[in-house]
Amino acid sequence: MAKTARTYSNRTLQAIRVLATQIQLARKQHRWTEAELAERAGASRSTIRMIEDGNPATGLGLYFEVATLLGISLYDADSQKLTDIQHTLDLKLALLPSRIDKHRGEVFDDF
Amino acid sequence: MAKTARTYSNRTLQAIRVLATQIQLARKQHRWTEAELAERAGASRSTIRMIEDGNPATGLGLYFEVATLLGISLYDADSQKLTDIQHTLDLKLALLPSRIDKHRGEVFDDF
DNA sequence: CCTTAATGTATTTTTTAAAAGTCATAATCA
DNA sequence: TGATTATGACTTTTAAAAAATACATTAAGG
Repeated sequence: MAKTARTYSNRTLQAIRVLATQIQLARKQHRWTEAELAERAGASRSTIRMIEDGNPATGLGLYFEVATLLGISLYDADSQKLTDIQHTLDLKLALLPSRIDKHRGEVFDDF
Repeated sequence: MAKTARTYSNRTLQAIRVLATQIQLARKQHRWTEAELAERAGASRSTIRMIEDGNPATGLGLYFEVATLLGISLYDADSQKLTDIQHTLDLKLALLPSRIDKHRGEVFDDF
């Protein structure tokens, strides 16, 4: 009996499918073949196919790289905005203790 | 001599880093340890570590699954909105030819 | 039509992700 | 300060991604 493969929540699968479809749509709008996109991305056509099929196990970097090549803006943000977002996240992170200690009091989910 | 590893654009690396940081921040806000998040995600701590380090080769599904567990909304959209987006994308896709033919005329990048 | 090539599907091989585990370090709290 | 344990860093193993390849199908254009 084969070990059951990893499962993903519907929410995750849905989000992946959106990204995959965005990519396929953008590729066709650019009038690039799968092989052409593969070459530009430095990947194989097999991989492009996995991506457009929405394979969850395919690397995040490959998805993002392909999306970027096609001009799809991740986070609906340009590079400058992303820098700002990163900065804000880093600041918030710096305000939190470097470790989580389970001993300490209750969870304070104020967000 | 080791074959040079895959490279990623700065734009891609930047976007990955943002997601990775969002995840680490959210984990700490939830007061979950790496091990705890790993267990909830059905993954190993090694993998959680790769994710929070922003490893580009780690699977998209793992990133999204962990993000979802932590309440991070992908695409700044709830499930209903994602369904709408998917529908719109499918419609646009249906309007395009099922194949790209390089013979045909110029690219018409009207987007 | 007829030809061409883009895509769907599948298989095999190679590379590498992910798991599993160990150990040192040091942050946190009693 | 002392005990606890979360985290950082590494190694080894194993499961699977990604590449490479082949072939059938069929959309698209001449």
